[in-house]
Amino acid sequence: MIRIAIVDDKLRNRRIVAEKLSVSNRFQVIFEAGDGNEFLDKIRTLESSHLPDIILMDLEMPEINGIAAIAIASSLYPAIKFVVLTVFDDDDKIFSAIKAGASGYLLKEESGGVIVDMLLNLWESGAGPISPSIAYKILQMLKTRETPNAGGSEQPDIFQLSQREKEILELLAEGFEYKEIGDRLFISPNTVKKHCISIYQKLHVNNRAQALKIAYMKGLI
Amino acid sequence: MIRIAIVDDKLRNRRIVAEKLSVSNRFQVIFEAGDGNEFLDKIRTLESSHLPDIILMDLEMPEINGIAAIAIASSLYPAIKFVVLTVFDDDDKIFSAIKAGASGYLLKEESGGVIVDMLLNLWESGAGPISPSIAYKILQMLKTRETPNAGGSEQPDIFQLSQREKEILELLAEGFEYKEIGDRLFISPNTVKKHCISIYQKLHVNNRAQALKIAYMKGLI
DNA sequence: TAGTCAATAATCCATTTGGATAGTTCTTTT
DNA sequence: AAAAGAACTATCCAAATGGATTATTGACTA
Repeated sequence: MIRIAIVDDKLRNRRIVAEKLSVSNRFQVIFEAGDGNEFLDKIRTLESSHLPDIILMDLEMPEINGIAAIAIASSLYPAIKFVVLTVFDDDDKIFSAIKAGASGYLLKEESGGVIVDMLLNLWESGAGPISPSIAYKILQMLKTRETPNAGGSEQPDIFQLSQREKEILELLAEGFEYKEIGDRLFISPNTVKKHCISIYQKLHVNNRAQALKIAYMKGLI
Repeated sequence: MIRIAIVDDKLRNRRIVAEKLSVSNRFQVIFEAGDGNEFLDKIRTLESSHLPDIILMDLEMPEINGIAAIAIASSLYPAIKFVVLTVFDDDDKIFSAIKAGASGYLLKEESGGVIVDMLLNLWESGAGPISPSIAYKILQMLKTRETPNAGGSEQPDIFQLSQREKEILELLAEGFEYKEIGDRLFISPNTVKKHCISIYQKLHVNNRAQALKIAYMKGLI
């Protein structure tokens, strides 16, 4: 089963979306939310093993709009796929949503069959679903942009961090605390703490934020 | 009738494409070519009233490849729509083709029905046809490009952080603690803490590391 | 003029963190 | 076999953090 969450301020819209999904029995709507705040609150209370796989997100909502919600949640939950499902197709929103971390952008006018097919495809092959007219707009945007700059070469490992330490540094960057990291790695939080202190020593810093700064700046994560 | 030209170095491929188009009776293949040179020669001999409406262009061809042919012909005949029809989906080719002036990019694996639908749609609404997997790659490309805020236009502040909060977020990212930040800004560490908590609420996180993660990922700092 | 909001400040309290120190176990290297 | 290094665990303690709450000021707005 593919776990879905639906975020839309209109109950009626959520019903319609759920109805369209019911064309297939592969989907299970595990929760719904009426705006970005409610969504972020609800997802924060979920254990990581109960997180949804795909979020269907409307953009026009009170309080926090869908783009901000995607920006926040896609950082916190990188494994979740965010798919915009809206009636709007203005360039700004498309671009903002993609930059915010959306994997796909579907128009509500799409039929249930198309939506189901595209979501299944997203789940199985990782290809983000995009409505044709949206694809065309994206193409137009790309056409007007300049060619990309070739990336520079990185040389990690100058800090002599052990494998375990790198692992823990990544989890620190995720925002986990000692206990949570210990749970994930099946070790004591005391051990996690020991590793952290070793990391700080090797990076020549004395707190987490400084270590994360170096980690981000030097591309360790 | 929509006038079509097919450019592909394999006769067999041209036959297959023509076959797929015959699903609809709206299309008329007015000429074919086996490489870019031949195509450019043939189209040059046509009177402007007999020009094709849409060119279906393979990319891998001898002499002059499809991208070069599109680049030249799209300049000479701006009214003609150029659609890439190929088996390749590498990022470089997609990007080059779009820059060269292609209106669409279809994979040969698409069914005749899909191709016909998309070409009709191109003709009627101007929306360029793009295979879903290509659309996804384009989206990925767009995602990794820099935001087009060359000089004046700042992107909207989706997190609604106040000026002071942004200032403090930057200092947090430097690795400073409440007291140090307070000293720098000439305010009480209590106030700094209050700002931090407000920041966490707006970002929907509950500790510093998570806030920094979003800040780094979303380019707030 | 009343209301809202940003910024300031403080207090209480529980939790988390950083630092130091002291071990054990296991593997790899010498 | 001894040495070195990693990963692991633990305890003590002081400092820093986060959360909730309350309150004052000044600026902008309805």
